[in-house]
Amino acid sequence: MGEQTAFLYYDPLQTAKDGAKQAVEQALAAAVAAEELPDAVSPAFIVEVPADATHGDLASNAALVSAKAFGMPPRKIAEALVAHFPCAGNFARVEIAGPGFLNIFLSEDWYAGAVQAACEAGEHYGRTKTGEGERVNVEFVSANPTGPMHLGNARGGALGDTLAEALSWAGYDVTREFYTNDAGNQINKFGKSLAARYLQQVKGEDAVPFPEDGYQGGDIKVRAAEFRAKNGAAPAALPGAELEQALVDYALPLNIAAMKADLEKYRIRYDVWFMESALHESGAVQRAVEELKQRGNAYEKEGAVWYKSPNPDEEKDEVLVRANGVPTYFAADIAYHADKFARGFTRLIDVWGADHHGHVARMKGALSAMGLPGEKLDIVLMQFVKLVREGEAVRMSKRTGEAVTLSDLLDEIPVDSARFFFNMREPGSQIELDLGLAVAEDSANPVYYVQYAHARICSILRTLEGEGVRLELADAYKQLALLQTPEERELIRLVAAFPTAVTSAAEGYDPARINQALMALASGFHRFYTACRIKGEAEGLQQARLALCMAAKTVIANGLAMLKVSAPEKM
RNA sequence: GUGCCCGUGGCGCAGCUGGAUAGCGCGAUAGACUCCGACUCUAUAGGUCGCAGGUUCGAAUCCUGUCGGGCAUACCA
Repeated sequence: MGEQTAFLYYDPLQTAKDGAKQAVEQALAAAVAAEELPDAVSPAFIVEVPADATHGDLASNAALVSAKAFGMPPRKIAEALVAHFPCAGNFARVEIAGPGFLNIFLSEDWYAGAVQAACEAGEHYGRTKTGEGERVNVEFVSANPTGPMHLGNARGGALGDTLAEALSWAGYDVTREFYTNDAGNQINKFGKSLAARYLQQVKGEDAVPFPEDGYQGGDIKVRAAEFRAKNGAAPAALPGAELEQALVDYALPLNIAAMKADLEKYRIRYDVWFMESALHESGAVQRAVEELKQRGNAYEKEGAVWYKSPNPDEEKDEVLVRANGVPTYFAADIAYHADKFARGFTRLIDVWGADHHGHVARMKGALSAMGLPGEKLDIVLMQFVKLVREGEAVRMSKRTGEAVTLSDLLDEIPVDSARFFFNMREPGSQIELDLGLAVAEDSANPVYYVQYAHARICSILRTLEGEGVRLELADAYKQLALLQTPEERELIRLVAAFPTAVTSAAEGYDPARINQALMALASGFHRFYTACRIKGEAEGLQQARLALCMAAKTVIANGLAMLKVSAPEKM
């Protein structure tokens, strides 16, 4: 379709805002030229969508902010601006309101264009070229492979995956990455824990002490038992280190495979599974430490190598290599992020739990100390999840009595609900996940509310088609000016705002804005549906309204696709 | 102690770079299907935006202080 390319990447709201800004600037220049306004520098003004639709589609504070610079009352300035405002194309008219706001009303052409754009771009509506040319690496979850994934990983997964999706829609070249901590201290601990459980199973519970800082989880016992079933009691005779290694070699691939399977069920697929061990084996960690030493940002003390930040605000130094010669997580992480830059990414995004916030400035600083662009690393900090059932906090899994895991959660609530709920709030706010609500099949459950709107639209299209009424887009586009009721106008505005919501979610690292846009759109659709009939209306209006339905359906389907939540045609 | 995040009607939350009578959902109350899916919609009640100063034509939004909650402050990751 030739038309489609014209509307691909079209963002109606952003286009109108940019145009309005230019128009105000033109009006300003024209008014100065006509000597109606003084030739003074006016401060930056904004164009925004007013909260109240009676205040126009867009509003500008240009007259208000330049009152002082011009030495004139705001309303006087506004009058001059309105007189010179170029009302053409997307702009129907401008009014002065309140203390001196310019209220801009968009034209019927703009409204029609928004509906047409959604219908024409179809499954691509919402895509923009905002991030063109940038290669972004989004690293998220990166759970320790020493055990099952927990609730925080569940939120991080939904958040990171949707953020990656939003960035991709906004035109960024996105790579999803999982950093597997298959080396270092916690793997040693993993080996010791496995060995202790194995020996306990071979020699008896009391014969072998369990390490104080070992992993207590039942999954460790399970792996140890599997190993015993496979290899018998013979390995118990091995020297400690060898036994631990054998157990790690056995259990780690299984744990990683289990994580992949869980994530797959959660609809997450990574482009890259990066192994920490590769950094140690290739000598990258050591090279990073050497680099920091050479640049004077690392020194030796008491047998350990310490990082010293070039930034005087950071007073505390950090260990890079322990006195026992083993590098810390910090050292490996520096090497890891350096590796990402070396792979050609122009921006790095890490999704971390809020408990890591102390690490943020250090990490960025350390990259800069390596001569790398630390400011190109952005960390999205995510607050904790509180699980609630019938008003009571849930801490433990019913089945295992241990911390609730991702797979426990997915046993209890649908993936659709989990992915939607975890993206309902911005990453920085703590969320409460109500298990009862997440499975509820009514409007209290936002997932259902949005999905229902989609199913309802599909139903209308189906029903009318059954009666011989089909949406003929080419004809419908000619009738779009008939959409004049407040409900129709409001719904079109919501459709038009979708691409901006996507870019804003991407650039603000806040996928919740997609959910909010969807909930608003669903609500707008239901109001439209209550106020406006389609069946039985005159053909022109019927076609126009069907096109609007199609536009709304497109937005819901695309938004849910970004969240990887299903958009049912019937429910 | 220090650092970061948060504090908006009974509950859960929006409020994007400060803007025009502070919004939404749940819950409560009262309504709306002989009519395209009532898994919906409409109306009403409910808030001195933690508190106190300050900046501004204008502050939930910015600054300072203060109170309350969370998190962090390891040769853990």
